[in-house]
Amino acid sequence: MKKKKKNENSSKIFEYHDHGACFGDAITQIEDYFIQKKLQLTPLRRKVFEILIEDHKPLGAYDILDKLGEAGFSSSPPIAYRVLGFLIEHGFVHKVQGLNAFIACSNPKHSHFPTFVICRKCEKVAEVSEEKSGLNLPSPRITNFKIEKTTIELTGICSTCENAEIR
Amino acid sequence: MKKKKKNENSSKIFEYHDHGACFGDAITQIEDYFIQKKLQLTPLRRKVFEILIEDHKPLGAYDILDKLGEAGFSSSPPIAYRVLGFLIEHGFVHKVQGLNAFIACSNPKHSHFPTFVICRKCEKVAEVSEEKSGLNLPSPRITNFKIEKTTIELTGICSTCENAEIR
DNA sequence: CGTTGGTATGTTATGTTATAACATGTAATG
DNA sequence: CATTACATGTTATAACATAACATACCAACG
Repeated sequence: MKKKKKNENSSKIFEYHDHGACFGDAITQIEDYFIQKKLQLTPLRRKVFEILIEDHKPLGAYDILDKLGEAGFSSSPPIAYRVLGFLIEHGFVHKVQGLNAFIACSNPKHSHFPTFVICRKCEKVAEVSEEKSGLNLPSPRITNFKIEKTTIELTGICSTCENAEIR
Repeated sequence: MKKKKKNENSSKIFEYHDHGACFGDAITQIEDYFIQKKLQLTPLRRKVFEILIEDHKPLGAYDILDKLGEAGFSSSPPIAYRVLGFLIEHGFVHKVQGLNAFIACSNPKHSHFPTFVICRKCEKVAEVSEEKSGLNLPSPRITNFKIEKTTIELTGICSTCENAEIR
């Protein structure tokens, strides 16, 4: 008997997902990418990425530093910022500006113009593709301007939190 | 002979505009709004708004504090952050997240979902309406989520700076 | 093999941005 | 004039980020 997996085709944004698989995939992806690009996936870089992908939620640089410290790495600020900068450059991490925090990319193969949906109450963050968000990016060049990077963050309240609000 | 004003109908983003008029309009608009909403446009609030509208470019909180100091106001951080927060709430100021800076709203009557276009080289910032940016906001509610606020910032290089780059 | 150059990490110090907590002032209301 | 609401003032500190310089490692080259 074939039973459909819960939420499998849901269009909900904050839905459950198989994080075990996600984690493994992500590690494999970053490994492949680093080999292909002849970059060094050093223990430090790997650890930072693992910290982010494990939690799969935005972490502040100093949270990451604490975890690095616990794991026996150096934990002075430049360590985290450098590695994060590197991982961001290569599309494996994004910065969530509204939270001064960093999050592992849900899918590095996706668009480099991610949209983040942030619940101000539970602070859950979802990275959604452009199509899913209903938001259409302009062509990469708007009049007299070449877009290189976008920050698109939608803050509000998710239905779970909204229903819980006493009004 | 009627001569068309320079750039009047240009679709360029970083174009010249009549800032004298803009300034006057902005002050009038904020005055009207405050009267209508029975809010106090105190000397401090007015000054902060004037500082921002005069420069008409993003200023850091501490830049604003300096200018407040020069003008004889208190210049401890909470002063600026409080007033900025208040002006933001009422739509007269926006925060440009990518620059940790604040900018007067180009037109408070416009959408509350502004898009900022930021040149990484000359650091000019333009606030554009949704239509103009070519960016279409999703309906205010995407699946299971109520959007209350958006941060949309497009960073790149304006044509002037691009042409000036030696490649 | 020893030097050189590139890359990564370590360390110290400091710069920048933002807020908490509490005190004071002021003006309208009952 | 006591109460309340709102605005501002002040001190201290928290949170976020980078500059500048030191060390380590390794691979390529003469």
